[in-house]
Amino acid sequence: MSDTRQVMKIKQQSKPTGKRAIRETNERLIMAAAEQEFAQSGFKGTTTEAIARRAGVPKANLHYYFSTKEALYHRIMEDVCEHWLAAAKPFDETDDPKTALCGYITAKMDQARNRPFGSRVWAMEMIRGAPVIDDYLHSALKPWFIERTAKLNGWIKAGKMSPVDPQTLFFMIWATTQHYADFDHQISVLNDDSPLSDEQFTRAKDQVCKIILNGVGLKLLSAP
Amino acid sequence: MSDTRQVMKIKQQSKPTGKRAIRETNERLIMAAAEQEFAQSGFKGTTTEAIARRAGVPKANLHYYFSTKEALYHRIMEDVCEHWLAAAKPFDETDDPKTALCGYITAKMDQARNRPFGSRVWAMEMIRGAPVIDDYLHSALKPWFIERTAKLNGWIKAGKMSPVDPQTLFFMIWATTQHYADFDHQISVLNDDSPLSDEQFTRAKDQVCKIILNGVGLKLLSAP
DNA sequence: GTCTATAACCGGATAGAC
DNA sequence: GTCTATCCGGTTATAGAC
Repeated sequence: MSDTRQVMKIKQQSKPTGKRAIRETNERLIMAAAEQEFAQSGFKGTTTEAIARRAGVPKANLHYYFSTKEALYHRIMEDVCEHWLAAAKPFDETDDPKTALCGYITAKMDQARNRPFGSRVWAMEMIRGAPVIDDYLHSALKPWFIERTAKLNGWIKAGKMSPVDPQTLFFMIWATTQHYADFDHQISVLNDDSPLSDEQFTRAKDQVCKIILNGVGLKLLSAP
Repeated sequence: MSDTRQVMKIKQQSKPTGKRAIRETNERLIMAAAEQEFAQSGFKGTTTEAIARRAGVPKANLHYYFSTKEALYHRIMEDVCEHWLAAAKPFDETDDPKTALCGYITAKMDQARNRPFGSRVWAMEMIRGAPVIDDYLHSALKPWFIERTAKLNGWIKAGKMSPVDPQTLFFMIWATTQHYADFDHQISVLNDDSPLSDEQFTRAKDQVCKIILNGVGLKLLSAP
């Protein structure tokens, strides 16, 4: 099952020798298992026993590496957040709005495809009102957001794109890209009960880029 | 607190007389409270005691009206779903894609604003893989979706709008509109720690309509 | 229909042997 | 660092008086 692939991948890596290495390996093992469980059942709904079972360790070992369930959850949220912001690179490496936006959308879509559990945990944390990573929102996301929206405003003033609200644009991009991770099941049902194929997903990426770029006045020339 | 407004509203309505009326009133009372609790804590994370407390009834009474927690949750999901599809009306009452799309987006945005808890419960149910309302997805949402995407394809063939993928377009609209309910806290943080004002929300609606309509080749003439 | 008390169960965390 | 057995607090659901 795809559920256990991540755990198996970590387990198959070279046996650690020092205690330091053992700790690191087991922590990653447990975190990968926990990310899936939290994504599936939420914070409260996830049992440490289920996480331990998926990770293939006794429950007591989980508590040896992570003092509490919340501490484990917190570590995962941090990790997801870092990953989240790292996807912004394509947006920063050019001064052409078309390249920037399309690259950012593509990166976010790929992330939703490749790490859907992280996206879902994030979504549920936001829905709850971010009780655990609220600090991070202020210290990391907010400055990032101010910078990026400022960049968009600069492009708008320079006449490089239509005068749209950068905040709204970002919300649309976030919502749409993450939708492919968070609402994967709904999408599958509406796709004749089968997950999007790689071809379908590639097409979806193109379509999202096209609609967004056209939406902000940047004509895209690729085929329909 | 806004948390209790819905409950108070129901309580203040005329005192029911017959047993039938008592049941209906109390069920609505409990369901309103439960919708908030489920949205805040997820299915497993919500305790029947918390629901009862918010509804202002003893826990045993909750179990008198709803045999199990899952039965109550199921009823709420059904109710949310009905509400959900009802928002589609504006989309069906015209043959002009511009009017239809803008009306639908506006209705969905208003729904996100006015019933955010329902949107969040729905989101978490989808994230979990829809264990409870999967049947409904097949019996109600899927046919609806096929009809509506067919209508869009008709407009495209008639040259009324750009040849975009209707599926992707719907996902973008759903994701974006529901984002304003589900990620309300994140949006607040990025809005100087205050929820969007009515003016800001109205502007957001305009912007979303503008970007989507331009995105599918329907020029919008309203002011930026 | 309403409500107090409680049965039956489950989950997070730990003790303590290996 | 690993693991079994266990404690304790909390949760669903019901019994049974009013």
